[in-house]
Amino acid sequence: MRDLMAVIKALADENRVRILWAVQGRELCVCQIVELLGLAQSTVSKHVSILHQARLVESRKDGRWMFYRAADADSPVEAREIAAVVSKLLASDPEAAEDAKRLKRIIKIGRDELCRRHSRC
Amino acid sequence: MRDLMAVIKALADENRVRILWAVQGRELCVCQIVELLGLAQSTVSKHVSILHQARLVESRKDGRWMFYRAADADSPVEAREIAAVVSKLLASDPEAAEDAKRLKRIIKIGRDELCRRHSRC
DNA sequence: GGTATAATTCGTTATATGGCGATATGTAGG
DNA sequence: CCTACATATCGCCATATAACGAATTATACC
Repeated sequence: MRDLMAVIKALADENRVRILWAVQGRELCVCQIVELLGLAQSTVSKHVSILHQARLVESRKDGRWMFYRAADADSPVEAREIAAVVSKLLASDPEAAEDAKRLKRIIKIGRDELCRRHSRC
Repeated sequence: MRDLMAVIKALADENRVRILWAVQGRELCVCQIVELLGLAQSTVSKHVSILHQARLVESRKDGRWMFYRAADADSPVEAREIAAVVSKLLASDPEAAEDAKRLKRIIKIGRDELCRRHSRC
């Protein structure tokens, strides 16, 4: 029950659902998620941390960058099953489709250019 | 997205998850749920209202009593799919099993006796 | 080592949420 | 109609949460 509630609570925020959706089948660094959601970097970091604690996403460190991706098959049942349903439901959601489009553009920009932009602001 | 978030947020509280679990395959009046959770009547009423708004439970009025039960197959996809997964996960949860046991005893007591008890307190 | 940079952690603030008791609503029975 | 009673709504309080900017940590490059 404890684990289940952690998973549900982790997804009880629209921005975190959008992050989970964004990292399906790919990995993103924090600054790319910042660009997608338009939130402060510290806010995004907290969000991914919550998703990570609930075992909904996995992380990989590469130098200064931290990459996050959807947790794979050997994650706990609760996370795996609920993530699967939410992803399936988002697959037919117009807002999720909009995010997917925006994300494609963001990925095309490239991380280096993206991070330079954030510094300027 | 809006509907999906409503469903997830509705289940982002342990007491509401317990209610959803309790009304699987049966209908309960508010006073029975009060007995199960040990919360104030107004609190329980609010919880079932949130579940109802998210279309996770359906209600039926019978005189002074209000019965709640898990929403059936013609509820919205979001509610149906997420409720299905959560129920499946709870099926192997020890705390949920404990609730099921307690609930059996509560049902055996009968509604009239139960409500009389609440008045006394 | 020093500097730049990506991410995290911390401190603060505003809002949302869960809880309760009191009150209101609606219904059955005398 | 008046009372009893089951539920819903309201008003309040305490806590939880999301957001931000500032400070900290960790890494790469010079």
